[in-house]
Order: sequence, then C-alpha cells, then structure tokens
Amino acid sequence: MPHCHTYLKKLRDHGYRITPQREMIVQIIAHCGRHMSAEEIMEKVREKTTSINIATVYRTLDLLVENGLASRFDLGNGKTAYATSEHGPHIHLVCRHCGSVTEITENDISASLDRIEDIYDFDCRPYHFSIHGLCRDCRDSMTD
Amino acid sequence: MPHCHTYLKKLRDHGYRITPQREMIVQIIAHCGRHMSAEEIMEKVREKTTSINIATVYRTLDLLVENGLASRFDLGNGKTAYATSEHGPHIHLVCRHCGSVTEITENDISASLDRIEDIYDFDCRPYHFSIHGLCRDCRDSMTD
DNA sequence: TTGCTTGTTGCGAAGGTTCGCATCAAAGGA
DNA sequence: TCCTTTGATGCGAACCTTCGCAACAAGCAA
Ligand SMILES: [Mn+2]
Ligand SMILES: [Mn+2]
Ligand SMILES: [Zn+2]
Ligand SMILES: [Zn+2]
Repeated sequence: MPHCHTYLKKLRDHGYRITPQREMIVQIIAHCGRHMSAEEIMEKVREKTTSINIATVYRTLDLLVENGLASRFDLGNGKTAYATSEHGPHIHLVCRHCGSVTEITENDISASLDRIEDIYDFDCRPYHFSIHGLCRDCRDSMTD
Repeated sequence: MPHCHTYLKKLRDHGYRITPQREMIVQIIAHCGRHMSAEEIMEKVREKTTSINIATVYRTLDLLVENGLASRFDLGNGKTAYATSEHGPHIHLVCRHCGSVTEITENDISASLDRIEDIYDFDCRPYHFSIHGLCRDCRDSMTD
C-alpha cells in the first residue's frame, strides 16, 4: 500500500537527502514483495544504471531499517535478507538442522509481542523476524 | 549444570569425533556463562595452545548450534555471539536505532512459543534469541 | 540561477565468516 | 599394538559486509 513515494518522503522528512541511488533502491525493494539480498537489489538497479555501488546499497538498506521502513533478518543461508513492510507481518521458523523455513502468521505470537510492548515499552513492529529451532522432521530423525 | 563432559558426550553419541580442539572450545564456552564471539573463544583457547584456527572455532560452534548445545545470534554489533544453555533462556530486545540491548525473561513470551510448538511442531528451545525493534527512548525522540 | 554547506557516493581496504582441499589423526577393528 | 577408514584440521582464498576518505552533489538561501 505505501508506495515508493511514501518511503522517500519519510526519509526526506527525517532530514535525509533523496539521491538517484536511494530512489532506485527504494523502488526496487518496495515493488518486489519478497525478501531480497543486497546483491540482488544491486543487480536490479544495475539494469537501469551503472552508477551504483554495493556499499551504497548496504548504507541505504541500513537507513531504511533504522527508520522502520524495512526489516533485516537472517534466513540462515549466509546472506542477510531485506524487505519492506509491503511484505507483511509474519515470522519465519528456521530449522537449525536442515535450514527449512516455515512462514507463520503474526497472530500466533502477537499476544506475546503486545505484552512485551506493554511491559518493556519496546516496539517490535514491523513483526517480521526469524526464530531458529528444530523442525518436526529433524527432531524425529534424531535419536538424541 | 550440564558440564563440558556432557556436551562432549552428546557430540560423540551423535557420531562426531572428539578432538583436542573441540574439547578446549567446549570447555571455554561452557564455563564462561556469557555470550562470546568466535574471536574471543579462539583467544581463550590460544592461552593454552597454539594449535587452533579460527575456521575450526567456527566449525565447532556450528556443530554445537546445529545439535542444540549452543545458541547463535546477532547482538547488532557486527559480530555473531554464541552461548551454551548455561547462559539460560531469555530474549534480547535490540533497538534498531541506538543498539541498546534489554534482556527479558522467557516467561514474557513462553506462552506464544508453546503455541508455536503445538501448532507447527517446531522446537524453539533453547529460548535464546533477539527481537529487533525500537526502544522507548528512541521512539520518544523521533518526531515521525 | 548561483554558490555554499554538508550529507552522500564510489572506491579500495579491512573485518568477519565460509569454503575447498591437502594433510592429519580419532576411532574402531584386526 | 598397528592399520585402515574417514571425519577433522589448518591454511589460503573467496565471500559478505563495513569502514575511511576524497570527490561529489542535494538542498537551501541569496
Ligand atoms: Mn518474510
Ligand atoms: Mn543472552
Ligand atoms: Zn529441519
Ligand atoms: Zn534505542
């Protein structure tokens, strides 16, 4: 729902400058609903211009995360993944043994997150992060 | 409570070999109750012997994590942290803006984790991970 | 439009982590 | 005890991410 323009406006309102690089990066990540790595984002931007550097991509993503416009997390594949709030609130269950990723709805944990917000005054939104553990199949296949 | 010996036995029972390097690494991380980085662990081991390499430290830590004997997570300082279950179950609230870390008790979220275990058959233990968000101070100081 | 201020970029280097491979040695059997 | 098998180690290279700094340009005011 919030379009690129909204993200850029928020950055500008926070006193950051709007550069062509930032515009392109925001457009890519906001329009693509899924998770992307920094490298993927750079390749997409490269399709439009050569004037982009991986360090700038990381710095822009940091900016978005720091300002709550994107989430950053670990899918256990060696690369960090990024997504805007378009991607929707949910949690990833990542198996520490086989690496499988199960997406679960926010509802399954929102009560606890609300509790944390109340008690500790800590804003967990956007609800989009990973919990690492052991999936059923892996648990079954372990004698322990 | 579980001593180094228990960890090593579990590894052996899973078919892994017990090497001097693994013994030393397990001893360091099990006895030191706090979080440690791979680099810290290697330095501690180096105090006893020179026969240790950072790649071996990482591989051993991966092994412990994969087998549920240690947890690995991101404290937002650029390094990955590791700890055994001696460190106890709890969750870290990491502020995405100022980097502050608040430790909260497992109770505040265990109901949801139990629910996840029931519904998805996914074992979240040991309960020791981070949730990234925005602390009260940072939220207050943002006009938004 | 022009010039100034200062945040941003690109680049190369450094830091942290993983990988491939030859060598080594733990574990188990003879 | 000695040998064999095969998993583990050390090392260097590669990969991902961050950092420092000089050059650049967005935004603003005149
Ligand atoms: Mn997701
Ligand atoms: Mn902890
Ligand atoms: Zn699994
Ligand atoms: Zn904060």
